[in-house]
Amino acid sequence: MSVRALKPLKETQTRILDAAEELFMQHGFEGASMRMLTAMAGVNLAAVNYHFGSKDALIEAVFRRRLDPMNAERLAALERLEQEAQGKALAPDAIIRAFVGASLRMIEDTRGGGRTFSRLLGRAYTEPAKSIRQLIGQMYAPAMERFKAAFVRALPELPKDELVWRMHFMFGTLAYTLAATDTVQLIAGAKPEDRYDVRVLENRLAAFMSAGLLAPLTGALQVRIAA
Amino acid sequence: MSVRALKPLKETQTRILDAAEELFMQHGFEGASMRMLTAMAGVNLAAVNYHFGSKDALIEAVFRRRLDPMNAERLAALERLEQEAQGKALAPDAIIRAFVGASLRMIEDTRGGGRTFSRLLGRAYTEPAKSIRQLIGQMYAPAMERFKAAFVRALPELPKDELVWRMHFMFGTLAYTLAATDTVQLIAGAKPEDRYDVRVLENRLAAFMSAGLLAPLTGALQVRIAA
DNA sequence: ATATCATTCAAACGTTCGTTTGAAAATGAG
DNA sequence: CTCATTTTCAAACGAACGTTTGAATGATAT
Repeated sequence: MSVRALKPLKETQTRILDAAEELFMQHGFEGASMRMLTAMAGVNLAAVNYHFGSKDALIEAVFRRRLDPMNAERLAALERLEQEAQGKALAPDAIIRAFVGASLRMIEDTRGGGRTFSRLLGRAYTEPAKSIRQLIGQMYAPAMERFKAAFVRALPELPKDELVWRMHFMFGTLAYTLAATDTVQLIAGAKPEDRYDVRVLENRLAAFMSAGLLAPLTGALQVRIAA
Repeated sequence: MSVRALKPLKETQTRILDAAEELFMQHGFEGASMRMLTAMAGVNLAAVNYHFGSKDALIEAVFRRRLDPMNAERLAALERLEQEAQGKALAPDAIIRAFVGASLRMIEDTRGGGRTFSRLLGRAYTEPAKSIRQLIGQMYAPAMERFKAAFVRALPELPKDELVWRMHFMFGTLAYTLAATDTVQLIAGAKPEDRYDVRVLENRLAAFMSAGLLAPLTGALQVRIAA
């Protein structure tokens, strides 16, 4: 037992996943080579193909390791809310927090690599490679449907297609916030110290998203065909 | 003259830029090779290095061709608004529309490749390669500062750091909307026919962003250090 | 100790990458 | 027409890519 604790036995796969996470985030999936990756992990070049089969399979494993638990946590939070509400409608703000909370808690994990992964995840939504977008889409699909249903119940007066768009916008806001590493400085003026206080960030995000989700339906939104 | 019109003289560079735009969008900057690119453009493999110098220089040229005019259009729209207002404060909604309008008008240009470029642009914000993010940042910086100043004047009661964050969120919403090709279907239910009606899209976007920008400042947002 | 299985390793595989080269073709000016 | 300049072209460059191979090493159980 103690012998095992000293010598990393099946840790090789973990070391590879950690290095992959880091390098995929820094250089992208194509930009990070197997040689960089295995060097950082301190394993042989052939180890990735031995343990995962291929580079593509490794990419999938990197996402699956974090994304599956994250979406499970999301769904659990939503179900907890619904049980507490005893059949009554949920507040949109609470649903939003259930969704973004899981992402933000991952940002907080700077030691375990969660922060690295969340940045990688934010980028993956706009990945050029269709296979990766499909992969992400599949992993998100179940949670997405449940949250959509929750929003429909919370906002019965909001047209369905409008809701879909607003969810899309909310998702974009979150994805971009996750991906942003130094991009906030595009606008300049953000104090770096509060970027990692996730409690404040969750409040900011929830305030913005809630307001956007509940935005008044102006007449202009109905005008599909006009002069 | 007519001889020139028939035979593409300096059109070679344009053909390369068009092909690059398309392939960078489809496969990413690393994923699109010079051989793919020159084949699509119908030019010799060496043409890119002859006309642009290198692949990196080509990437810069692809962005500069569209982004510089787009940001100029943005600034012109903002200045027109300010002159019309005669010193009075602008409506936040109007500022937002001045900003997103330029992007959305580009989406409409399906023939000239503007739509392709806007998708590419949406992705570039989250590019792993630091050089590309820097490039985009530089090109946006002047417009960003002007719009920030306009928002400050329109919303003097909103704390500056809160404004920066909300601009960040708005930018994310827009970027993600531009990048989204098939991602809307992640949520499923969006009618494909109104995805390209930019007038409706601008209304949707402006409604969401305005509401988010003007979201009430709850007390929770001030709590930086709490139990 | 020996046989069995899982893992690691150095080396090489063939392919594709961005770039360079020097000659051929096209263009414009005197 | 002639000459100088610009542009195109086929071919090759060295480097880096993901993957495969077969032998060496490690651990486990009989």
